[in-house]
Parts: sequence; structure tokens; C-alpha cells
Amino acid sequence: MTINLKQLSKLLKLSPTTVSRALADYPDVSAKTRARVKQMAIQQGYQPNPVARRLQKGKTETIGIVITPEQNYFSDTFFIDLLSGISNQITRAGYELILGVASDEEHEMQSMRRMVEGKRVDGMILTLIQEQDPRVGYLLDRDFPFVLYGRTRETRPYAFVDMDGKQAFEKACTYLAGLGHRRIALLNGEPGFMFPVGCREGYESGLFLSGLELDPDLIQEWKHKDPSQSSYRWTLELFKNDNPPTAILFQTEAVNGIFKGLDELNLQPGKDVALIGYDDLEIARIHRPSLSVFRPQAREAGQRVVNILLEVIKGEDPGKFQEIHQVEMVIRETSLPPS
Amino acid sequence: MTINLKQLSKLLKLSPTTVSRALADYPDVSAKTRARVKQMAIQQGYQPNPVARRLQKGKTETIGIVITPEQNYFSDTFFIDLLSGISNQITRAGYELILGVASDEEHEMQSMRRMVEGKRVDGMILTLIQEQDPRVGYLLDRDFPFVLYGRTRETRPYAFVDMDGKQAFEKACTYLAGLGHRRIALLNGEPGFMFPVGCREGYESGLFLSGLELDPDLIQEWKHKDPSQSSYRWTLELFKNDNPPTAILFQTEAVNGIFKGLDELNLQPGKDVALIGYDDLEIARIHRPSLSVFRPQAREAGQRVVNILLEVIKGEDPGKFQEIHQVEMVIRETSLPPS
DNA sequence: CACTTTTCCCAAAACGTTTTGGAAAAAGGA
DNA sequence: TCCTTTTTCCAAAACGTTTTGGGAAAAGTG
Repeated sequence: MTINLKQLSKLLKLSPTTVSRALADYPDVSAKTRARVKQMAIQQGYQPNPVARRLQKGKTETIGIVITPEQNYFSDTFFIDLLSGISNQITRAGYELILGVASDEEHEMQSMRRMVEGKRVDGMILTLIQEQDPRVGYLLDRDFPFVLYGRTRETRPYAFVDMDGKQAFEKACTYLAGLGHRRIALLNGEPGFMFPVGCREGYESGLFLSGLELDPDLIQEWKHKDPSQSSYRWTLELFKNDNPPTAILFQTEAVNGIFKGLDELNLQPGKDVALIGYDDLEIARIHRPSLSVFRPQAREAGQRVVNILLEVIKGEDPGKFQEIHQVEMVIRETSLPPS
Repeated sequence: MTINLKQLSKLLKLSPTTVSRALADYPDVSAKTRARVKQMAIQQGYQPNPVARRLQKGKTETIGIVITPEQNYFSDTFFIDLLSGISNQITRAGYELILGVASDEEHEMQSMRRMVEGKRVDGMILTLIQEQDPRVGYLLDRDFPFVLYGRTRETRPYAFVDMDGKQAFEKACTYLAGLGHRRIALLNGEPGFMFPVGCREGYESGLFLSGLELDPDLIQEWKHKDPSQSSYRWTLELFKNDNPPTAILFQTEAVNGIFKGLDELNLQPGKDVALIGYDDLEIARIHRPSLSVFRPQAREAGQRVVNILLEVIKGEDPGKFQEIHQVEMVIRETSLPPS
């Protein structure tokens, strides 16, 4: 069943060297024997033992990722799409993806250190990036290959793939303003993480471009631990304002709380309040009225992350790989003009 | 930085053999030198290269799992809890978890074969088990270690950890009947998968124990691809019945569609229709009224799965490990007597 | 003291590959 | 034909561990 190189070479009456080189398409083995070797390899179901190859090559052929469930990052299809892109591309390269699940930030770091210092991976993929992210400093300090899905505040060059949240929120803002909205609220993600920073920038820039004034009362943050609850409370709060908003921008994870709050206030989404979310989660498509959203191409981003990481592992300069991907706006039923 | 055994042994003026054995607590190395070795190992930050150890030991120290996003299995905390338990226990054992993400059933099998035939893992964990599951036959045929989270129809002995869905639904049924409900509906998971089979058995048995008759009109299945939509449609359908139900049992993944349907029919969850879901997802806690549910201990189950798999890998008889875990019922606000 | 047992250590082999550094055989050139 | 080049193959080393099978020194035993 599990034939190895030596046995295969004996079968072929060749040396292990030649068989190995034939399978790797080295030019110093004749076309005839190469064909013979390959045929026999297939017939015998030979697959080189990856562990032995890794030892010889001095590579683990493995890349690591650590996720933290507490951040309820798995809320929906978004992360699994990213992971799907990552996994497929890794498989295609003949590599392996090893997964760590950490309960909090400390264990997250611990899990990563185990992978890095334990020589278990050749590179790391980081997600859910914080403004000041200790993981990035750690990896840069020891010159270990990694790629971020997202960005952080760090002056040294590093590789990343990020979604252009700024441009998305700017576009959403100007779009709504173009429809006649004058009071646009922002329910933003938890501070400390990097993504909301761009969202806010885009929001402010969008207001400015549309000649609207920024009202701090219309801006709030929800909590990662409890998106629904915090956004629900905030929605109720928001409409106590003398001059309430006619539109809300937010990350779709927080939509349940908003829907619930609006329902309680007898406000109809889309009709009384325009809504645009970031991330095209299932709820956005299912809900009636369906939610206008931005749809990041998470699968493609995941594939890029892997391709870049493989280059960095090969020794390429990480600073060369800094990509910001545009995000598609999907207009559905909740982005009408103000009534 | 990355010192290896030979260098460490040179530093200690000992042979690599002795150092290796000292670190592994063999009795044939004196307490004094063992202490000296360990201290130096810590001081130098020595960690044995896992790839080399794996080659020598003839083990990959790795176990594999394949997930299929299409089954929207990541709907909420449930699966991540399971994964968390799995990951932690694997790490504790010094093993690695490698993850495959497959887009459909065919790729799922392909991904598993790569792991198994490519000698990339010592054992497999299977989830989301089907009644006739080709993966189980495949692994049994080649006598490869694996553990199921769930069960399947298979006569040969195999190891599994399953949740007692039957008992849960039976208990839910008798509980509701005890409150006075006479018309209890079941919105069950997609046929083909094993879990709904137990749910249905429990439902039927619960009806019988309560002296209620089974009405086929009150039973329907939702689709994995689209839980909300299919359950929404079914809910509307259900209440066209001349004698509509006063309670519904279901898997919590389908709750959004039910809520939406009831809302449209102007029926209040809990008040007009009692609801009990299986799985304690976030929505169940957040929603007002909050949803009565069953809460499987997914983390603990994940840990058991790993511990069992490690035993099976060691050569223990898989048939010895067949566990059915009880599930806790959490009564909240949607399980009142009929009005 | 001579013999046996225990304690402590190590050289060499092994795990299954790939890479290095040739060497023999075949082909080409004069 | 003889020399050079190309083609084709292979033995040995290496990757970093753990295990095997002793062997020398120390400690008991009579």
C-alpha cells in the first residue's frame, strides 16, 4: 500500500537517486526511463513521504493560522470564504494549513509562538488585525515570514492584503448623500482593531465630499463580544436625537441589533431609514427588505494572501506586497432616498 | 536561535544520544546530568525539530479535519466550539491539526484522500455525518484511524462521539405536552444526514409517550443550503392547516425563517406558538423573547473526540469508543403553555 | 579480592527523502 | 582512431531526531 522510494527503485532496477530525479523532472534522466518511472510510480500509487522530504528540504511545507472564536469572527460566510481561498491555494502548492484556536489574545500569541519557535510552520497568516498588533512586532523582530489580511500601525515594511474599507464607506456616504440624505449615522466596529479606522476615515471623507457636517452624536461603536446587543441599544439611543438620522452605515455583523431596534421604534428599514452594511452575510440576502451591502471578495483575497506568503517564504521582500482590494457595492432594497 | 540536538550536546560535552534520552526522562541517565541537560536546553531555547522526530518515529503527529462551507456549518458558535475543543486537546498532546476546506462532497473526499494516502496525518476527525457516509467506508476499508462526531449507518465497529438528539427531542416533546400542547410540529434537518434521524425518533417517541398522535402534516424538512428561506416558507404553509400547531421543534439554524414567518402571520413566538430549538446559538439568547433551546457541550465533545482518536491511533479497538452525550435543556421564554 | 549487578553513557543505525559530486557509457568531432 | 563532449546514471552524504545494542565504570555481593 504505502510503497517507498527504495522499494520503488528496486522494482525498477534503478537507484533511488534516479527515481527521485525522474519524478522531479530533472533533465539528467532520459525521457524513456523518466516515463517508465512515472508510470510505475502511478501504478504502485507511490507518493513521496512528505515528512522525509521536509526534513531533507529543511522546510515544513506548512503554514499556520490562529483564530480566536471569542471575537465571533465566524459569524457567517465571510471568514469561511477567506479560509476557503487560503486552504485551496495552500493545497495547490502542496503545502499544509495548520490551525490553532485560541480562546483569548494571550493564547493567540502562545499558539503562534508554538508554531514559530517550534519550527512547525514556514509562515503565518494573520487576520483580525489590531491597530497595535503585538503579533506583527513579534514576527518582524525575528524576521519570520508572514502576511496580514488587514493592516496595522507599523513603520517597518511588511506584506498585507487589505480591503479598501475607506473607499467603501466613502462611496456609501456619497451615494446616500446623492439620494438626498443629510443625516447619515455610522455604527462602527470596536476601536483597537484596524478595520474600523478605515471605515471612519471613509465616512468622514464621504461626508466632506458631499458637503455634510460631521455630528459626533451620529457615531458609535459596537462591541465584538456582543454585536447584537450593543448595536440594539445604540439604535434606540440614536433616535432619541432631536434630529435623527435618515441613514445608517455599519458592518453587517451588527445588523440584527439595528433591525431589532428599528422594529421597536416602528421604523421600517429601507423606507424610514436607509441602511448599508459592510459584508454580504446571509441575513443581508434573506431579510425583507434585503440589505444593501459591500461584498468583499474574501476567497480571492485568501488566495492572494497565500500566493504572497509563498513568495515571502522564498525570500522575496515583504515590502513589495502591499495590496488594497476594491470592494463591490451591492445595492438592494435598503438604500432608497429619504422619505 | 534555532539550536539543534548536535549543537546542544556539544555544548554539554555529551553525546546526542544522552541528551535526547535525558530530555525524554529515560531512567538510564543520571539525575544530575538530566538536570544539567534540561537546564541547558531551556537556556538555549532548544526544541527538538518536529519534522525530524516525526520521520524517526514514523508518525506525523498530525490529525486532519475537512470542512465544507457550503453546508453552512459555521453558522454560529456551535462548530467553532467543537473546533476549539479539538484544537486545544490536540495541542496538549503535542500534535498538529491540519484543516482542509472543501467546496463540495467530491472535494471533501479528495481532500481527505490527500491527507490519508499522502501520509500527512495519523488520523481523521469527521463531522456532519451522513446516513450513508462514503468517508466512513473508505477509512474502514484501509483500516485508517478516525473518529466521528456523530453516527452513521455502518455495521462494522467504529469510534464516535454523538449528541443524544433523540433523547433531547423526546424530552422537548414530553415537556411541551406536559404544558398542555397537543399539536406539536417538527421542522427537521435535511434528510440524508444522520442527526435529523435521531431527532425524528425522539419526536415520535415523545409524542407516543405523551399519548399524542403523529400528524405527517406537522413534519417538514429544511434545506442545508438555505435554512432561513426553506423554513420561512414552511412556517407560512404550516399555519394554513385547519388545526395548526401550538408548538414547534427545530434546529436553531432554522430559527430566522420561523421568526419571519410567524411575524408575517402576526403570531408571537412564545405567546402564540411555543418554540424549542436545538443548539444554543447567539440569536437564541439575543432574541426577545429569548429562545428555549438544547445546549450541546461542543467543546467537551471535541476534546473527547481527540482523546479517543489518540487511543485509536495507539492501536486501541475503535469499537470500544462509542459515546452518546446527553444534552442540556435550557428553558427560556418561548416554551410557555398554550394560550 | 573476584565476581556479578547496576548505573551511566555512547557509537551506529535507522526513518525516507533530496542533493552533491562524480563516473561510466554513448555520441560527436578531428 | 583518439579525444572531447554529452548523456545517463548512481553511491554517498545530509537533514535532525530516536532507538538499538552494547560497553565501561561504579557499586554491590560473597
